[in-house]
Amino acid sequence: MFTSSRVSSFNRHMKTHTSEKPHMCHLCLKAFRTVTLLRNHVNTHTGTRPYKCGDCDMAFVTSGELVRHRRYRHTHEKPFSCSLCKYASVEASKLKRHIRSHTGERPFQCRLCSYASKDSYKLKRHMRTHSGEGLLTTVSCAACWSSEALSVGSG
DNA sequence: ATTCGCTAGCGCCCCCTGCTGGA
DNA sequence: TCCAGCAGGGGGCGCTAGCGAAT
Repeated sequence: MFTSSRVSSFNRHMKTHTSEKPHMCHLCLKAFRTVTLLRNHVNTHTGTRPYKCGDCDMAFVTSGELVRHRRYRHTHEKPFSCSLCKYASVEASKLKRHIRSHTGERPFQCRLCSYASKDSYKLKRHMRTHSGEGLLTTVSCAACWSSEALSVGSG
């Protein structure tokens, strides 16, 4: 039937469906499922970065971060290719974001106006135009701003 | 049973560029 | 014409989670 390894993996997988997180960070009280996750997290507090790049002076908390860094900076390996154009990326998430430029998909909707973005940070940046944070402008979104709000937004 | 190594994924921030409207 | 504001596209890193393999 199942090998002991398979049973072990299954048992571990089942734990992912629970909220059990017995390993707590003593510095911020955040809890984690495994010791490894906790160790990595504590390293972010202490600044411990065991994975050092051999080609520059950068260092990272996890091996995955180092691999990704090396692809970006040194090997330029780009495993994720767009099937619609020549674009290729180090990360799957970047390809996903790129594909939205083909499909026109805009999942990040502004709750104050009709603007929608393909990228979460673009929406966050857009929101500054509503709050006036660091910006001074005529408000382009006449659909959702009253004249009173305009006077606030424009300083 | 536990740990290691790796991959996947989400999020954040920044830079560069092109467009647009007002001075 | 110049400049500032804004959005689009993309690069790079921080961090967490899941899983196969090794210990």
